[in-house]
Amino acid sequence: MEAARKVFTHKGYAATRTRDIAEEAGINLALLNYYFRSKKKLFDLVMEEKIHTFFGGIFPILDNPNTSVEEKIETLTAFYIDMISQNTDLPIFVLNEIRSRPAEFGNIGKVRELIFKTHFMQQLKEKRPDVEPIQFLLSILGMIIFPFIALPVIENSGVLDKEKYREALMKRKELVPQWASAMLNET
Amino acid sequence: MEAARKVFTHKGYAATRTRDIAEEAGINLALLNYYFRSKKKLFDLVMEEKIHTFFGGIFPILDNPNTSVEEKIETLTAFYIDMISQNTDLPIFVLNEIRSRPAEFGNIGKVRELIFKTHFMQQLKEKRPDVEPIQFLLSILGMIIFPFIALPVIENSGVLDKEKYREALMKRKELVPQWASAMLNET
DNA sequence: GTCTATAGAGGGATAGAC
DNA sequence: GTCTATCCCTCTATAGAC
Repeated sequence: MEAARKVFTHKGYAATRTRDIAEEAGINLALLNYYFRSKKKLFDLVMEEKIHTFFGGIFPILDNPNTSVEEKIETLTAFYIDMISQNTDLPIFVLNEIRSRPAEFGNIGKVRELIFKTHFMQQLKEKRPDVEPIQFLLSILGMIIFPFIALPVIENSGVLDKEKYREALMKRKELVPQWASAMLNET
Repeated sequence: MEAARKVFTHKGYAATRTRDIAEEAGINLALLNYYFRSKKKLFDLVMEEKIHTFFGGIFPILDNPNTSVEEKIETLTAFYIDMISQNTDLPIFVLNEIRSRPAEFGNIGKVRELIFKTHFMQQLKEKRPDVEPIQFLLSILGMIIFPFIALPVIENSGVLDKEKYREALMKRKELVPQWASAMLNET
């Protein structure tokens, strides 16, 4: 499983060969099929896990009735940046595979509730009735997630080395909430 | 070529079969190879084009010495949202393929200059010497581009239909520059 | 459970007729 | 230039020995 996670998330479903996974795991190709029956079945296991990891954390943070908007944003930002730092391929992998087979993976249970029913979205609506809450959500998530999606470009351009970029990303745990506040209070 | 653009950008290199392209083009598989020699060569042509489209527009806008920071952001936002609306697969396609073969495609000529030498980055540094300019750039690009990357998830969750989401994206041509100003003036 | 060997399908590429 | 037919390699999956 660990080998499958690594290879699938890095190369994507179509470009992954089961041989690569077997090799990475230090076992035989036949054995891999003995355990998981097929490439597709193994992938589905990985994908389910990754979707859960990627989307699962948002809901409880944004639906906490005991925190302010600002606290929610701060918690969300720190949580996401820490999580994705563990595996920088996660966002682009998940979002790209969903795009490839939306009918199969696009049905993320909680997204609907996230956007319609969350305490956070209610708070946004009260604070800024003039702007659709989803516009704020998209911007905040964009500020958090996009830098990881752009990471291959930045790294390869030689602008910042991996360590410098890592520092910059950590710094964003402060910056994004500050900016989000400025956006919310903007007139 | 038009068929190749369509199929490659939608399915990605690995998942694309040359047969699909031939069919989409209404021609024979043999003929496709006659024209382009190989799948890889054809893909390289498409990829070069798409990288140019995706990155090519930024530099002139951000390096214009005659516009203010705010004007640059406004122009950039409108330009990008209009461009990507033409082909919503563009960002995730380009960024994912670069991730797949960074050695081959990751060397985007102007990214380095974009980040170090642009007039825009100078202006940011003067206006906000306390924050690294790249942090602003990443946030602005994230606010512009991320909604398109998340589009398959939104669409499939049934939250907004395609038309509603399109409206929301257009509305962002005003919102993003407003928010960016708020971020720049935040204390 | 774990291996070697191989079946079987899919897909990129070419031969060769027209 | 354009087609049909086909080659041949790669990759998934399984048979079968141990």
